Amino acid sequence: MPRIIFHIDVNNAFLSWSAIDLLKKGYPIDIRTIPSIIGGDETKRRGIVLAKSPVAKKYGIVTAETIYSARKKCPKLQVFPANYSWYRKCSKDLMNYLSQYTPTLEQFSIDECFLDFTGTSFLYHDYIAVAEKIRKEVKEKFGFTVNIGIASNKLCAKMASDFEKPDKIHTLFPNEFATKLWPLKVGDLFMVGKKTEAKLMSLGIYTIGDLSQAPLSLLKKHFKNQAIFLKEAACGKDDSEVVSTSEPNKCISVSETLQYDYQDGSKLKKILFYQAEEVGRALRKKKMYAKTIAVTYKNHCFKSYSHQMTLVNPTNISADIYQYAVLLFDGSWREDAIRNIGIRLSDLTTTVHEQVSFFEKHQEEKNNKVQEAIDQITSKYGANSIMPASYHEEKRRQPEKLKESQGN
DNA sequence: TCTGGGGTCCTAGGACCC
DNA sequence: TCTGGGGTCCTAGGACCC
Repeated sequence: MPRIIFHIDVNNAFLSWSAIDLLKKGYPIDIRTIPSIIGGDETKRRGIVLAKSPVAKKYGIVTAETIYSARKKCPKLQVFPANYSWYRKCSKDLMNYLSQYTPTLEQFSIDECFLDFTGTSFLYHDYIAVAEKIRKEVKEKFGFTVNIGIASNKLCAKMASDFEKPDKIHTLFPNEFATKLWPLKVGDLFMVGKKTEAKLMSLGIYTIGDLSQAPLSLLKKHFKNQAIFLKEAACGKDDSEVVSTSEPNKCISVSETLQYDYQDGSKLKKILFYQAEEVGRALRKKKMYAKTIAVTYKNHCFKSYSHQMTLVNPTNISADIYQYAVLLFDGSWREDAIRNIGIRLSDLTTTVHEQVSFFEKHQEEKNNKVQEAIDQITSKYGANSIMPASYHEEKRRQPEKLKESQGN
């Protein structure tokens, strides 16, 4: 049975959402109509472009480039801060609205989702008309625009929503591949990033059409298992389902770019302390336990490295996570100046079998350990250094962090 | 005042076992 | 006067996504 999948993508999500928020608060200009971007905080060394207005795009400004470089391209550029809690609200409202149309909605990121209309033909005879209705209603109801891609699988729907923007509906069915898909640059294909694009081009593969025609044996030689995905994607093939139930996390992580490069182990451990608290809390909220814990670094040269360990007993206790993090840190820090440090928990499980009872039995002991860790820190760095209260104070001064993936 | 943060998935290579 | 090979688990690093 042929499937009908929509991919809905908010145009310039962060910028559009901020524009609406600013207008609501009486800001005199719609920032969507001027050269503007949503940018990270440059004073905190997070100065990259998170979203750009269509006018800024005309100056050649791209997502994720430095604000410094964006300003060079357009000196009049106006930079606005991100407002993540507002973005989360906008996202939630949109998803709630869209779920009226079909229960099969898969949120793909903060500003994107897939809808599966397969089997609803008795309700919706003309999918284009449905898409048109959604496009208009979103604009009227919420004040921002979306692109809608319609196809018989997720991959093609996603590719289609990326065609001409903003406020557009596109289809990408097999009879349209030759005109709409195959002429595109191979780098435009989903999951083909810079590295893969460069490798493909070195093989004389420049367009998605070239890739669809390339011999699988050649691709396998250079891309191993990725070859089959590449070839099928270029041929517009994708059998993956739209899944409305969100899968449990496979990993939870936290990381922070520091105000300046730290080369002081005690300062780095202090960061790890509150990161362990944060990531432990997130884990407990999901009622999960982590079997693998890693400390990740990015140093002053932008070189990334990490060190991880597998635990015999999975844990979600912050004090335990901190102690393992310190063990890992002591065994891996290269005494280089660190720009960014973080903790990553993976191999997450909900069931801990006998370990659950172990923790229940030893809850008191665990609590003592938390206290011990705090004591250890405070004895080392001073009484006021890291008490929970001062930790919360510190957190309040930090910008709110976004939990979901970000849109562009 | 140049380069975020949170994810998923894959691969190569080492240790270890039989 | 020699060091195979399959399987599993683990670690480190990297590509890609929004």
